[in-house]
Amino acid sequence: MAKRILITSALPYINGIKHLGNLVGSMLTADVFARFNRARGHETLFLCATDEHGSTTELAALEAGQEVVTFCAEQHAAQADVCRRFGLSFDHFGRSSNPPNHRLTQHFARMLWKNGHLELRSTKQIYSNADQRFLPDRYVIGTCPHCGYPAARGDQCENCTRVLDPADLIEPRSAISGSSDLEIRDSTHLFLKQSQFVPQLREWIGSKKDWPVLVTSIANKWLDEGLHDRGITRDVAWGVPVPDDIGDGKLKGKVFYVWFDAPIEYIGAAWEWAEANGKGDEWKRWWLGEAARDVTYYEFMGKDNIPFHTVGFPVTILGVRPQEDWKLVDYLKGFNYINYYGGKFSTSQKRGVFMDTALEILPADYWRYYLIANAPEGSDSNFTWDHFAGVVNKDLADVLGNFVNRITRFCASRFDGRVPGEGEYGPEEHALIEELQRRVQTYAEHFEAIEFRKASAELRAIWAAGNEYLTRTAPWTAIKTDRPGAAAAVRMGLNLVHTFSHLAWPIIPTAARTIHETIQPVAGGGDLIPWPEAPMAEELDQLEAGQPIRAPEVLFAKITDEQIAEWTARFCGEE
RNA sequence: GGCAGCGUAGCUCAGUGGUAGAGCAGGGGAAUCAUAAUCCCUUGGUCGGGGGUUCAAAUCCCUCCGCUGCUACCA
Repeated sequence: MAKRILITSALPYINGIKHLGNLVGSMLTADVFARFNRARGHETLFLCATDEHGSTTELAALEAGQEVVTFCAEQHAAQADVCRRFGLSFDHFGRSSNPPNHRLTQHFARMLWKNGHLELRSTKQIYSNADQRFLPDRYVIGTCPHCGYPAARGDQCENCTRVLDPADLIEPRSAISGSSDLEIRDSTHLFLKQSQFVPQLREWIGSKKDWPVLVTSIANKWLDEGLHDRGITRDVAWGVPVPDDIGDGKLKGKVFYVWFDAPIEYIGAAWEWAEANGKGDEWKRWWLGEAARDVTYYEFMGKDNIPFHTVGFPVTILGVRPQEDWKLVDYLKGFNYINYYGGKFSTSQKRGVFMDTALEILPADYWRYYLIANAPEGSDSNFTWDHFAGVVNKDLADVLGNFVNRITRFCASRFDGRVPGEGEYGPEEHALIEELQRRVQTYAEHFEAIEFRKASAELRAIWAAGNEYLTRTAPWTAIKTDRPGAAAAVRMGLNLVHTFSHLAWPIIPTAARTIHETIQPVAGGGDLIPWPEAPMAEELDQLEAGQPIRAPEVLFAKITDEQIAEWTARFCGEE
């Protein structure tokens, strides 16, 4: 029965191309899950967008010597391009700075204001006269009052790790201009009264028995420590403006905090999708009220994002009830981090591998397979070039690629490159069919449970079962004495190739298509290779006798020791 | 400092009360269709240390050690 599946990936921040850790923790895993659901025939809406607002963007644009609007437009285009080349199949890749998010963010704020969940509070903010702007805490630097470290940031001292208040710093100065002409000014802000929602949130989180421990433990930690009310406006220029009818007109010139508007862009992206595709109000069907009741909503993100999705965004949604009933997340998949040789991937230090440079080196499917098979689900995982090359060479080149190659070439040389029709399936074939029936079921169950490592391991086992079968039946030997027997084995082998393509498509879509085309063209345009839903006895006996096949070029070239050495040197980082 | 997660074979990781597992790497063998690719067998671990509960603990409890992350105005 077709289901309706809404999937959002955590929004990549606009500031630069993302690294492999960002990719696997949100966009890629969400993509594989989206493809799996589409392949099974479920109505799927997969959304992502760039998260563009905030002081970090303003300062990055400043550094790049660009207007913020230009900077964001260029960065968005660059990210959209690299995502497309990675095969990320967003139904829409939006922008948090686009009009739908402005409208929605202001709408949610008005509703929260009307429902009494927002209040005005006066706060002390650091203002830099030289920069003519308020400074976020981390952009005030000075000497740490605890350890004397001279370059401590206003939020936390990197040296002694203590949490600081910028007012505590000795000789504070602006991180932007270096100016020490700073003053403390009063500034009025809107606060979201999150503390009122603790019982509701606790009950909601408590009901999610199937969420990863990582997710519920982080959520419960925040609830146990007592939720602080959170300021949802900022004294910056680049963001969604606070409308005049909120806060008694005392918030002129202020914008909403990026973490308030960014999750709302999940809804905004659906609106953008509808506008871009002439679908009118259809986006509401996915998000709002009774029409969205049968939608199951999945979120994917790295662990740093979990508090905002288990507390912040849910409060926004709960706070506009009962008037409006927007979708709360049904399943939240959180990921740990990938480390690079024991250290963190770092955008600022250019340490590690980034999406654009990854594609300069190897096709997307190499990365997709490796990252999915080693997704940091249980704990942080560690990327090394040796490990990467080992997995790619063994699993993709040797087990899968070589399987396709050996059977198609044998068919080409001994059966005229056509699916042989002679011979009948016997005990070996029936045993294989039974095994695959079981394994494919398990593989699907791992996907449904959103367990990527386990799914990948099962897929690999399915490929290996093909190799084991060929070894047992040995058509290259059988052909000398039992041509029909050899023919049946080859026919089975080709059916396996075809089925492998369908099974692998969610993870390695491009290679899956190439593999499929060794047997026959992909039906219906080729944007989707559906799940093999029929019993394996049918799936593995569906190729027409006499149908021509074509042995492929090398599907997956092996990574050489020289390449490993070169890449290790090239990507060692700047330390 | 507080909190959380993790610690299982050389490596990457499954395994939450009932005789320690997988893949890779290592060793032996088979096969020769294939990208020297495959298949079979196999070496290898007092499950971070210690203590406790239990007929039985990798699994539950306590404690210590180590690693990682979070700690709310960077996102």
